[in-house]
Amino acid sequence: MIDVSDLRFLTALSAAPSLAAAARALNVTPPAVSQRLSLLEDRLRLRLIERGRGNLWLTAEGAYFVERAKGILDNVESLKDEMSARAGRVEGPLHVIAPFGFGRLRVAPVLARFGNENPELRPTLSLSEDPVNTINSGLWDVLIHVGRLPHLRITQRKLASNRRFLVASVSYARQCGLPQRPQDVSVHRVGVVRENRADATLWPLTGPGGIETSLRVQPVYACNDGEVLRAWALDGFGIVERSEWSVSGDLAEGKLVRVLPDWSLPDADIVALLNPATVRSLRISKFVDRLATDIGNT
Amino acid sequence: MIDVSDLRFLTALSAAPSLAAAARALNVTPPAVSQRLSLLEDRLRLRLIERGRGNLWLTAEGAYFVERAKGILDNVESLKDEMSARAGRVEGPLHVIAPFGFGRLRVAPVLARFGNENPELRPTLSLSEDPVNTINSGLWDVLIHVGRLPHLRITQRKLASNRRFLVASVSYARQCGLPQRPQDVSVHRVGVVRENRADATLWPLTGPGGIETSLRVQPVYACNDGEVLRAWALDGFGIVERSEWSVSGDLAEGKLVRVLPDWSLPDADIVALLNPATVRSLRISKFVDRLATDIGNT
DNA sequence: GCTTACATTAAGCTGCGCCTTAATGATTGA
DNA sequence: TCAATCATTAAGGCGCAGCTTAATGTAAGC
Repeated sequence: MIDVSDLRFLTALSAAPSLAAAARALNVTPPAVSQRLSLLEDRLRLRLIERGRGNLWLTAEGAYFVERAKGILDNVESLKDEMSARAGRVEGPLHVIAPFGFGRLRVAPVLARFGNENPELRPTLSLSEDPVNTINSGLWDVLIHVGRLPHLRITQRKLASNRRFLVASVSYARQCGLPQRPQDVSVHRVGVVRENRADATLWPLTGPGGIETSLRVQPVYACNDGEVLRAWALDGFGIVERSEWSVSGDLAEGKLVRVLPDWSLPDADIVALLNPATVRSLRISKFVDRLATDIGNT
Repeated sequence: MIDVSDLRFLTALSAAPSLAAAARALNVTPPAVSQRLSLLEDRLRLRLIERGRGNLWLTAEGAYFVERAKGILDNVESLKDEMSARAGRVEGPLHVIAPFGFGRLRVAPVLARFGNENPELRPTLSLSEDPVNTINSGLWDVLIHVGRLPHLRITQRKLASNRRFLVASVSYARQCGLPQRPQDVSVHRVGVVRENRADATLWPLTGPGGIETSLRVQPVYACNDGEVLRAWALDGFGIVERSEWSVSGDLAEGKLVRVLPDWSLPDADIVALLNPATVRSLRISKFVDRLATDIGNT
């Protein structure tokens, strides 16, 4: 009597602000939605959605139905995934969320290669300012995070370790000199990545022999994109704090030099979070394996 | 992609000894089954059922699929039930299992009334020699049991208390006299219900002041149907052990009299077991309520 | 008062899911 | 060797779920 498509249908409706909007989302005409909803309500002999002036809202029964439907749909989806995993196939949608910079520069190439090797894969990469905040959206399989994490009840896997450096360009070093002690930084021009909450102007430094100190910097320039900051540093702007993954090439090529090389900032390791609802598919485990090898060796 | 009907289909197949048999069970022609199975296997790109000479068997993937399918189907069914329960409706299939005698004489009338009052109900009553043994078949909603139960992880509800009596007909009592002490029983003609395992020839008796004794009887007549035994007793055959529910009318009407009225056998209370998989529907809780009131007052 | 967006009813069309029949081949047991 | 049962392929048909278009009614914003 009840069908998977019914579950999908009402779940889609519950996410839409109006029947017309749902119709657009489902790529059908409004009467189709209206009729189908009526039919479903007739079959259940129960009102699921209260449609009033303007927007619509679920009845208590409708809300309960949607809640249960989501569970069942998860089950059905994961069954499908598990069957294809048992067949050893890498296929289906793979939705990856990653931070802007790291995602664009490091994740995207891996995902592209992985997708090419597995023609039946349908990869999606969502770059986000704050990936961790989108965890609860549910619409993702793998989420890449750089840095510390609050304690989450989610499977995570470390892809690579990642130190954070203070760097400056060679030209800047030549022109202005470099600080030898943390407190000397205050006379330099400093740039920071100003992101969401993390206090970017407080640098907890660990020095030789384990000495710890916190350095409050007064940044001259700031940007929420670390790559912009890196570019500024390369242009000789001043001292910036960047991740190892971002500047290791520049350091190796001698374009940038480390500032206070004996002092270290807390690590910001690169981890992959796995969505518990979809984790059983082969495409996901293989992709994470791939990330670990490819990113680990860059 | 995967549909509820697919789940049902393969579940049905897994229970059939051959595709042809499945076709008969599903009321379609063999090609329909063969095709549909092929299509499903194509869609999953996975072999689900190995068909060889004679019978067929599930592949590992097929077995897993069926296992998961059962879970999902349970979910879908119970969702349907819960929705109808929320609408306050009593409808749908109601499968009751009960012992032969009690089921025919006590449960059947209640179920008939309940069904008449709720026209949309589709009641089924399965009378079984040994209801408890059918618990794992899964195909039941309410299971009636009389007597002690091994410890089960199943919701149960006591419907009525039920003592067990030793009885004989008035004519027999007049003709042969009645024993005054347990050990006097041995000189009488005795009948027992010989069922599955319970040792029917050992009567644990509790007498005045809590004296306990076990009486080993040597039955002359035996039958696995308690009602036959009751009829024999009414015919003046001898002394038999019966449940209160069965003979209380005869006792009240003076057709039977209690033997050793000061001694009691362990109670055999009447309980309803509720199938955990289907327990959430309104039809079941209402029916059990009805059983409790109707059977409690007879 | 006009326009715009939304919901709903009615009526009709259509694709296709699922079935059927027909024919073939394989296997088994009498 | 024949009869019976089963599985499968091919070809064709049918029902109906689910869509469309068309028309009507309603509420809201300008």
